[in-house]
Amino acid sequence: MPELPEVETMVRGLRSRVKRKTITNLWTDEKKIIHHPSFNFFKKSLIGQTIVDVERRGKIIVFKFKPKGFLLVHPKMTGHFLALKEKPSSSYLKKKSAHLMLVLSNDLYLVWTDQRKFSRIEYWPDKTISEIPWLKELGAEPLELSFSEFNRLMDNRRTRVKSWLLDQRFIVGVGNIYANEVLWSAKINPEQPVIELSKDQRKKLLIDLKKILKRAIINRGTSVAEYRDISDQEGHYANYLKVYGRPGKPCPRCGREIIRKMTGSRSTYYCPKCQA
DNA sequence: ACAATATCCTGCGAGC
DNA sequence: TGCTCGCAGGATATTG
Repeated sequence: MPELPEVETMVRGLRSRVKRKTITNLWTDEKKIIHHPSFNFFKKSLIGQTIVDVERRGKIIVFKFKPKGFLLVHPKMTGHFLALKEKPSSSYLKKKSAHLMLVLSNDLYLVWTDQRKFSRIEYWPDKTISEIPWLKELGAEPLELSFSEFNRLMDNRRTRVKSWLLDQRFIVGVGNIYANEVLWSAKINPEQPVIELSKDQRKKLLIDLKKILKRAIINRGTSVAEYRDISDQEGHYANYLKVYGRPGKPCPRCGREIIRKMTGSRSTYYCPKCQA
């Protein structure tokens, strides 16, 4: 599941290869992942556009075009780009669950693969970045967040702290892996209501969140399922996971057995002793 | 305001 | 071995 560190890794890989390149052709076999505009208009209007940069907003990859326009790509569970120097065969595309391919002017084939087809792609040719509806819904970037702003976003929230961390309207980029890891690191129970967290707990939560996200970026993300970077390589942060995906194993801090429990439809992993 | 549930889709593991 | 079946999971919509 790509979260902030995985998407950041993808964006950094993409940037140097696609900057100042023009989309010369485009292929898809799955029109439904294109949420805006209609597929015919998407294809017609995107061909000929020149990319000036690639950025990340939360878990969304944002391609910026010259002189205007934005292509947004959200990987959801299993989406990722592969950058290929040669035209891939149709059997390769099928094997990789490719659903979109952008052909660039430097003969780079940018293939979007998505096993589960949950990913979402939008192209906004005329809007400024602040006018794009999807981006307007997003909360703060955790790596650029001050404690006072973080604290303000928690004001009067009665929801469980894990749900709050996952809710992209407050802070962006945190998914199930890093939510579990940061709560373990900060010794906070995932079901504790946000409103009940002390100032010290909140401070530690933000500090540990930044620390873990940065460390994960340095390690090029976590490959627990099928996440790969644009060169099809795994990230290494899975080696550092303390609780995520480790039910029944001892807590690295106190030795108590790690518990797995469902909150909503999501697995929550925590240490019942450290995170009482 | 918050919780729970269905939805999308596919691969995988459990059970037989 | 090989089949069916249930289910995870990010975000969203809907209902409670």
